[in-house]
Amino acid sequence: MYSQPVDTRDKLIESTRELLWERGYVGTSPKAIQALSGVGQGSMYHHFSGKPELALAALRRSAELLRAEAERSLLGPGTAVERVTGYLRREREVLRGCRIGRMAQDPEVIADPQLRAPLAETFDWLRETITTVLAEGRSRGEVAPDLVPETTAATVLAVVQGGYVLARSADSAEPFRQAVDGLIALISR
Amino acid sequence: MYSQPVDTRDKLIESTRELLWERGYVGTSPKAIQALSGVGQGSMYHHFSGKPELALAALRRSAELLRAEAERSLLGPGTAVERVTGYLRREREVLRGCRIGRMAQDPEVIADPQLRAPLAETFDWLRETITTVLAEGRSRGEVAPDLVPETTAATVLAVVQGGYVLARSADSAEPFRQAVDGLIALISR
DNA sequence: GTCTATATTTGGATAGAC
DNA sequence: GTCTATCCAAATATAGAC
Repeated sequence: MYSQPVDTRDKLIESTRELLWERGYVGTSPKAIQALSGVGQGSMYHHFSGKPELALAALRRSAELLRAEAERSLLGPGTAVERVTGYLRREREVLRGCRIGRMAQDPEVIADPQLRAPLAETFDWLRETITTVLAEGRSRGEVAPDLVPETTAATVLAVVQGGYVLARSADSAEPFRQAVDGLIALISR
Repeated sequence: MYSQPVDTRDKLIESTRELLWERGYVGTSPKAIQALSGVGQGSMYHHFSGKPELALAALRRSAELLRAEAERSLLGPGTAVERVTGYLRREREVLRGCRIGRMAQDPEVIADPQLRAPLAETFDWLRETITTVLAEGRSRGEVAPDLVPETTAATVLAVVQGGYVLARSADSAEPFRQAVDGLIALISR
């Protein structure tokens, strides 16, 4: 989930990604993006029309990287439960939260269909992917037959997103781990 | 979860509560609070030293009300699973999210121990309360014996908080309901 | 307690030179 | 493509009168 900026556009997008993650849309100013990226005012407005366009490019890239990262655990080797467990337990910067889920709190993002789209698409894709993993696992007998793949997939996603909220509130990664452990115990029986 | 403002301080706190819910800490300006409450500049700064103090009063009140609301389902009648299910399915303004959990995304709230305290305390109390409900239910045979009360309680909280994130991202309450349904199925067997 | 005036900084750009 | 100058509104107060 990291890429070294090579050109000016890239530097702007990477800096915007970091600031959106840390401070959200309303908390991210063009000036801060310029300062972090080292790109000047004129240059920034040459490459992007303004803050919304920058944010859109940043969110699209974050969504793409998040998806690639999730594929590594979900579409890798192992049984269904192992793959979902791997996804839940993969290394995360728990106290920083999710680059995508974070934006769901920003009213200006949620109100703008263009800006909201990467969020909706990312979670849709994740839910479908996890649903498929669980459904296949069930047909192979790796997963309890009474477990409903689609709703369980939504539960998995919610635990991750909610785990971040609990962790940040507690200023500790512990609640995230507890929530994940509780879920893994529930789906493993 | 509603109270009619009676005096000036109350009007300010209620308006701040609404704005913090809708726009977060960084997105809430003193001017907006004055406009919504109908209280003038001078009056506002007479009652509160500034935005942090207003936010603190608002968060404390929201935490108190949220706790009272949660007690209604968690400490009411019914088996352990019924009470947790009641908590999960109680009426919520899903697309508006949680007044408390919402603030976990605000770096200025998380960085300030005073402002973060209501969040940490609320989730600690909820986790402990749900843990107790599940532990008692287990000892009564209402809950599967292999279900760990503490981690499961964290999972319950995370599903609610994460459900809000998924719902707002999708601009639909459906993912919240799916996540909750998935969890209820998991703890009911 | 409340009002109006004033002040400083930041947000988010546009304009035009190089 | 990039730089510097300029602009106007909003954020977040403080001061002093009533």
